[in-house]
Parts: sequence; C-alpha cells; structure tokens
Amino acid sequence: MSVRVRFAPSPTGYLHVGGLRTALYNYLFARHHGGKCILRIEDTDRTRFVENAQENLISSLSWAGIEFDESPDKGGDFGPYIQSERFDLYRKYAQELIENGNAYYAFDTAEELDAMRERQQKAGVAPKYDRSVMRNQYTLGPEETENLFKANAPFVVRLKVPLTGEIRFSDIIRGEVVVNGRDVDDQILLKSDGFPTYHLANVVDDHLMQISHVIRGEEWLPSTPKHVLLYDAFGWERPKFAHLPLLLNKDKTKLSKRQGSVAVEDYAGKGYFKEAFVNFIALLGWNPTADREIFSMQELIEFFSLEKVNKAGAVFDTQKLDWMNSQYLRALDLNDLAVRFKPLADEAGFSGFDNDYLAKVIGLLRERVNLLIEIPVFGNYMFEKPKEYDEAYVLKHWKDTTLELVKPLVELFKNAPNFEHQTTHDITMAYVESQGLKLKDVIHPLRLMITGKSVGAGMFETMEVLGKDECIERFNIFIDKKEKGEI
RNA sequence: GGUCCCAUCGACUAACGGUUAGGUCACCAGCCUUUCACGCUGGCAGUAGGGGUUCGAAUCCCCUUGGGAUCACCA
Repeated sequence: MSVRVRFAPSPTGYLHVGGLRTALYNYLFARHHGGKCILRIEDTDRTRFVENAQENLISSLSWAGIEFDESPDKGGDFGPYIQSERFDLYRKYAQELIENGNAYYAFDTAEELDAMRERQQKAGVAPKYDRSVMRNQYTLGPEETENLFKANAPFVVRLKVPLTGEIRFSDIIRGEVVVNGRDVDDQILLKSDGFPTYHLANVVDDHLMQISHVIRGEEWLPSTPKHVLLYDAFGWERPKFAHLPLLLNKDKTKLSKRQGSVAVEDYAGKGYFKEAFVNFIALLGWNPTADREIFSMQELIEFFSLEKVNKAGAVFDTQKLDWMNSQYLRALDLNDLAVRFKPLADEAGFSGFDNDYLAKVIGLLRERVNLLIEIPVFGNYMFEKPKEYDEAYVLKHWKDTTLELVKPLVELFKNAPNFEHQTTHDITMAYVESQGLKLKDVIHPLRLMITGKSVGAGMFETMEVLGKDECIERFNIFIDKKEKGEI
C-alpha cells in the first residue's frame, strides 16, 4: 500500500505550534516512505471562518519548509482540497448511510436537546442522544417523518451507533483501544444547514483521497470510534491511525494562547530560525537517538518513524529552543546570515550597511547571542557611535591616569600600517609592556571608548571590523568629552 | 461526573527483562580569559506509590494516586 497522509487544518486563524508539529510528522512520515503528503482545508463550519486564515496557514507551513504534493494551491488528482467545495459529496454519502441503515433522520430542536441533557444530568447519567425517546425517524414512524419532510422541517442525520458490543481499533502509537458502543454518542453527520460535520467530511475525504495513515493530535482519540464506525458502515477499509501526544503548557494542560505564544508566525517574528524551530518541534514527542540534538530536515526525514513517537505529552518549553537557535546561529553560513539579518537591521534603524559588513558583525557577535534579532541591541555600537558610556564601567576602569596613558596609544594606532586585530594587538602589547603594565589595564578603557559598554566581542577583533577611521574618531570623541569633563 | 489516554531528573528524552538509570537544555562550581560569551572539566537532579510475575522489573500484569484529553448541529 502506498503511503498517503494529510494535514487537515481549519482556517480559523494562524497556524498553532501543535498544528505545525502534526503537519511536520505527517510530512516526515510521507517523505520517509516515499509517499504523498496532502493539505486539505476543513472549512465545514461557516461560523468560524476567518478571512485570510488559509493563506496564513499556508505561509507558515511553507516558512517551516513543509511542502505538500497535493493542496488547494497545487491541485492534484483527488481534489478539490477545500471541503466547502465538496459539499455535494457529503450529502450523497449521508444518504447512502440512511439507506443501508447506519444513519437516521432526527428533528429535535436545540431546546429539546438541551432539555434532554438536563434530564440526563439530573438523573446522573452521561449526556447522550437517546434515540428511543427523541424526535427521530424511529420514534416518529415513516408516515410522520414523511410529513415533516413535506413541511420542510429542519432535520439532521445522525450516526446509528450500536447500543451493545465493543468498538475497537488499533493505533500505531497507543496500541489497541476499546470502547463500548453504549458510551458512544449518535454523532450528527449532516447538520440542519445541510453541511457535514467534521466527522463525516473527514472520513469521506480520507477515503476518497486514499489516505493510508491518519496522523493527528491526541484530542481526536475520543472521536475515533465514531470514525471507525463510519468506515465500517460504508464498507471501506480503515486507514491506520496514529494519535500524537499533545504539546503542553508549563502546567501540563493542552498548549494554549493564554500561557504564551502559540502561533508559528510569532516565533518566526521573534527571530527564530525556521531550521531551529523545526528541529525543536520535531524533538517534542519523538527522538531518533539518545546522543544527538541537531538534525536537518533531511536527517529528520531519514530517521523518522511513528513507532518511536512517545505516548506522553511534551511541555513546550522554549529554553531549549533558544539554545538550539544559538547552535544554528553558529553553524549557518555568514553570508546567508547577513541576508537574513538585513531586514532585522533595517527594522532596528541600522540601514545602509552592506552584506559584507553585516557578515563580519555577525561573525563577531554570533557566539554571544541566541537570536540574530538580538544583535542590533547587544551590538548596537557596531552600527552607531556610542550615545552614552556605561557609568559603572567608567568608574571601575577609568582612573585619573588613564587619559594620559591612552593618548599615546591612540597616536600609535593612527600610525598603524593596518588595522588587523593581530597588528593592533601587537602594538598595544608592546606599548603596555613599555609602560610596565598589563594588557587589561588598557583594554577596558579601549572598550569603553569604542563601544561604551562593558560587554562585547574581542576588543581587537571589534576594532578591526569597525575600521581604523571609525575607531580613531571614537577615541577622539571620548577623549574630547573626557577633557571637557562631560563624562 | 462518564469514557478514553498517559506517568523516567525542573524541561526534552535514552533504556525495547540484566546499565553505577545515559544524553541535551536550564542551574551550580572550577578552568580558560580581554569584559561578556564560547569552549573544557566537574556537580546537582529522576523511574509517582503499593502489590504481583521473574533468578533478575524503569521495562510485563493488577490496584492506587496523579495528570491530561474528550463528552456541541466546533474542528
């Protein structure tokens, strides 16, 4: 059997990180097995439709590097891939179930259903559609049912769940799951507006699109018995199921908006590399080996297997994501990083620097930050002259004698044959030794004059990237201010 | 509450009956040093509890406890 899987989001907003992981696992599984990965939009609920949500979803998915073989954009042999364009189908299949006795018409109003649930709650039983007393084709009889149709009474189609016996199915991740038929509700398949519910549309489409493996979040586990019943009722072969463990908040509840960002686009916006984010997400609930953390998409594909997916939920804790991002920051090509950094620099107000310079700055600072986006803040002095000088740092390292100590050194720098870090280092070293001092006696004052800050990359490397003219200018500005007593 | 799922360091996880229970992040200490980092070395820290099965259990079974998901004409 050829592998065909699908990611089937609802267009209700942005792509959730849990959704991204589900999509990713589907993608990895498909690619690993040389199968097809399909994107299907499940928009059967008109009330939850959000403008541009579909575009948003697709752009987040593509940012992450997840490509689909068949999708609304791309088309394919099993389209359309948007459920709202497939409505006729669902009605037809609902009809088929009515005819073979696996589904039935019901005419209850919302009020009647509420009343039923209230009664059941009072009686202390689980709320469940009671087809022996409610208004449906069984209690009403053929004649009355016919009359209601003639009167255009609103109706729904419900799944006829066997009252006795067990429903069982096997899940690749969880093994055998068994539920009693009496515990399964007569799910509405076709709503009174004629639209299908998720359950019907999902099963029909998965069958028609020849989906071999249904890989989805654990929240779907409780409704899987209904889906299994539907496959059986149609006489269709069931796909293999794999219910993924949930992504969790710190308090172990299902990952939600309340406790932090859950939109994939937010993480892209925060400056995380897609490579790091995908790497991180992939390792939440699955691990190919014990002694490795960094994997490229190709490697994830190569190693992926559903059998190694965990059963327990995983807390989405971004601490490790930060570290992972820093690993990519150090490993990625500097020119490539410069291209990615350019817009971030522009946004920070540091425009007009060429990629060559940006690459050098990144090379200088990449080991000191986790995210590229931190560079304009951490290393602002690489793009602008210091606006202020760290007071505590001045106090600690600028003595009364420092000014006279530094001035001759600046002269030596002016006459330096070049400004490579080795050269300035050697000049400084020789000077310092001639004064009977140590390197650090002068390094801190230099850092202060050049950057205004107490932290940064290696001093001579920093000076090399900034260049001779810029450095001399900064020395002079500082010395001038110092002499005027402004600092 | 009913049903279902789950349970290894604070977090992510390894172990598929035999290991001093391993790795990574975070945290702590030391080394390195030109500040901050990186790096290196070391440390802290875990099988929820109780019963079985077995020569031997984190691993298999049962119970308890705890957590979660789900119970709509949402998906």
